[in-house]
Amino acid sequence: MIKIPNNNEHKPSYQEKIWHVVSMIPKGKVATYGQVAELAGLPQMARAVGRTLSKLPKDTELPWFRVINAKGKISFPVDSEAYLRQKDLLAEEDITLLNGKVNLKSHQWIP
DNA sequence: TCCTTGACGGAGA
DNA sequence: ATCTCCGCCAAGG
Repeated sequence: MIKIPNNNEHKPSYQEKIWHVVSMIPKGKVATYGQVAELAGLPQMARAVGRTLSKLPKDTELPWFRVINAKGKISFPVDSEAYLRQKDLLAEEDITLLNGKVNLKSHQWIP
């Protein structure tokens, strides 16, 4: 039988792995891009996580806002709408910013 | 195919 | 704590 030069997926599977990991981050906790990449089995690909999240539909159910950078900061310009949106969504889970940073010590998700 | 761009991270200075 | 520089690598021009 003729083999279709591709799988039925039109998108790279790594995105699905990332979606899965992000969906597991519990409410009230956060994970870093690098952490998500590692848990997804994609070490050294933190940027792929950011790329994937940037393509999510506006009405996604994925808790993308629980993903922040390794410094505990939100990876958007502080004067952007996106920054405020993420900050508010986190605040709803009692994750507040101190000096622009989340206290990873107490809020980082440890699987 | 080559070059640039990132919702990144870590090591130095 | 802040700033640079460099490694990583998929996507899009």
